Amino acid sequence: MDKYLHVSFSALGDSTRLAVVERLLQGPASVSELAEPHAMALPAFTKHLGILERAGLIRSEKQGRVRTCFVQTPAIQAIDTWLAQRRALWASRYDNLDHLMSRLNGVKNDDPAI
Amino acid sequence: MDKYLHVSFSALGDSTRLAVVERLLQGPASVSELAEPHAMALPAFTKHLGILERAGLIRSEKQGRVRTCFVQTPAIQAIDTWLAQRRALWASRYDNLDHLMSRLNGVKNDDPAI
DNA sequence: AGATAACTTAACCATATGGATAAGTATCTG
DNA sequence: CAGATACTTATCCATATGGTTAAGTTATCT
Repeated sequence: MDKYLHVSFSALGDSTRLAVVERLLQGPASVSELAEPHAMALPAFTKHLGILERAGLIRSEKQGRVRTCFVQTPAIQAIDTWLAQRRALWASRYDNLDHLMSRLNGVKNDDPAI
Repeated sequence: MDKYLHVSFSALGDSTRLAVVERLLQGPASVSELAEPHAMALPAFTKHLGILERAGLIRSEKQGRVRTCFVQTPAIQAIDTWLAQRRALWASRYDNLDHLMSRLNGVKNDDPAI
């Protein structure tokens, strides 16, 4: 599970798909409801849904002619867990501050930014 | 910042790059140190570093002939914040459980939505 | 039954991605 | 100064990605 996290990240690495997941966090929706805000033809859009579904981020069920999609929270929770397990590390890594401080100290200050 | 989150996700959507970030969470490292565990030629590897750097997930500095890389925690924190802001939503979305229960109950229960 | 709605499938296309080699550029080390 | 180190830059290549249009396939509505 934790081993294929990059698949989840990859699925979220597209603005359309990220928006779909955000929308589904509000509740289930049909394919056309989900597609409506996105300026692209349906076949392109359903490909995105396929990628999200194969990544385990969403699930869908067809009833009659309408397919309803649901967010799959375990996959999102897996990302959250990954971050939580590393939070102690990135919370203590202030390499950036080191860098910033050396600049503020006037050392080879080529970028006055900030 | 929050608007380009998919760029961060995309950068982490590759096993090599995800591993690099995990490695850098332990502390800074040179390009060749980072490349060593990955079975690919250097040019391919440095492309990955470029993607991580453009996504703002890492930073690097060259001193002499060795380039040292650092994880950029703000980008990771942005992902964490995004999840935190939506945690209430995905923590309460038990569409999956609904689904499971309707099957166990043998009921054609399509959406009892809370 | 015929029309419409809600997808699906198929075929195609341009560009991006992830890799490889080969050769080049600084920067140490002896 | 002559290597050796540590990348860089430049090409190149196969496949994946994100999009298109056209033509199905099933439901549902009138």
